[in-house]
Amino acid sequence: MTHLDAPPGLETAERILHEAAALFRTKSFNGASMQDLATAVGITKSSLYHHYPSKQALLAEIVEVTMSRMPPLVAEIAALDIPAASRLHRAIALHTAESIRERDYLACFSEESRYLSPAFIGLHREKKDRYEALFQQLIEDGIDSGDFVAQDPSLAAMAVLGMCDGAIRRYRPEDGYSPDDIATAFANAAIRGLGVHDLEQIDAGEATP
Amino acid sequence: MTHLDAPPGLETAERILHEAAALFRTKSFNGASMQDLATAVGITKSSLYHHYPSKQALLAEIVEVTMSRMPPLVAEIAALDIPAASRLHRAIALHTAESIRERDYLACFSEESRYLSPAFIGLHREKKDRYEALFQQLIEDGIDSGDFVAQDPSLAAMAVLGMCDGAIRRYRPEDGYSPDDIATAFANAAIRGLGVHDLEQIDAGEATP
DNA sequence: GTCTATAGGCGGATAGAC
DNA sequence: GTCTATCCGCCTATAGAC
Repeated sequence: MTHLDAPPGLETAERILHEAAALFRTKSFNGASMQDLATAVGITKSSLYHHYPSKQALLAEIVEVTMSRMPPLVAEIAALDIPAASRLHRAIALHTAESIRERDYLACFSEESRYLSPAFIGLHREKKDRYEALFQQLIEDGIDSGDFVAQDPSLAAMAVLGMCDGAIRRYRPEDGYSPDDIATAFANAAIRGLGVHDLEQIDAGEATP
Repeated sequence: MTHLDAPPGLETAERILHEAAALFRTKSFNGASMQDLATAVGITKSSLYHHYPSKQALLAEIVEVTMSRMPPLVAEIAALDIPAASRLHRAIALHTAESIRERDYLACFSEESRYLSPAFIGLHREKKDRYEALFQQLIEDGIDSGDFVAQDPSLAAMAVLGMCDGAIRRYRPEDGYSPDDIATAFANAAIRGLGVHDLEQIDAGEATP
């Protein structure tokens, strides 16, 4: 990219990554071809390989970027000195809002990462499990503290995380809900679902960090 | 009279359909090849075409079978003369349990149906929307009757149905939960999430029909 | 850093023998 | 109803010119 051009946006490598994430979400990893990607970016198929060595590498990079971004955000919330129910509310709202706003990347993280090559998939599974364990731990904390009713934390986490994944697939901008609208509704539903009667006692902070 | 469960030694066409559903769930429609399917069934790729004219036709048939099966079951529950909260509890438990037990077919219905050819996808979307509207209607009924707290029924349905979809992807038999375990936990969580404090007042019937 | 050209393989699907 | 053999197109990826 030449210095004389006014910054028309992102560098080519990043534009490629963005378009790849979008295509992988909409057509799935196996349904999106390198030709599709080249067309979306506006270069030839061959030129893609100057920036990334393979289609697999693109997916790995998208997943890696997301994996580096989300856990610290949720871990920070989990470490707050407020009740478990409030921490979980914030964590779910953040995760949901981000899932919608950055749905191209989060879709690759949550749905397309299963197509990572065998060399990478084991490590990714571990990281993803650790990320999701943050939510389960908050649920366990809330049960222990009496914020939530006694229940199986593993099934509760499964319900909550599945609900959040659904936001990516079901979100349609034209429906008129903002990411924060959905994030708040989902966090409220989850906290109530865990057994909190009165949402007034929840310190929800800001849905958007 | 289609059998969703694998019958011991039945007709080739049905074994093909069953294996196709399994492959489409595990490798996704675009990731599973006709060669994969032929190998799984134990015949050659060519022989598949004696039973089904195309890969698309296989997906369409799987989706159609499921679409013919589920809505009547949920509609029957929706028509019961019990409170909306009880009807929704039963509907969610049924849908979740069935999603897990027949996850190959339900995964094709909920996740892979997006790869239906343009000729079929419009009609399918309509049917799927009608099916999901059954759940949203139950939520609206419950809000109107005062069973549930006031809230956006569209977002609530989105949360509930996303949670149920998640059961398919997240279920692992080796974790030791039965489909009914998960179905009951999810139905309880959903009903509480909608604002019912006391699950004792729910007439949950049997999770398995 | 982008292009043209092409390799090499696998995809879905078909023809026709038995 | 299953087989062998084959078509053809698209796939990922590479070579090498500019």
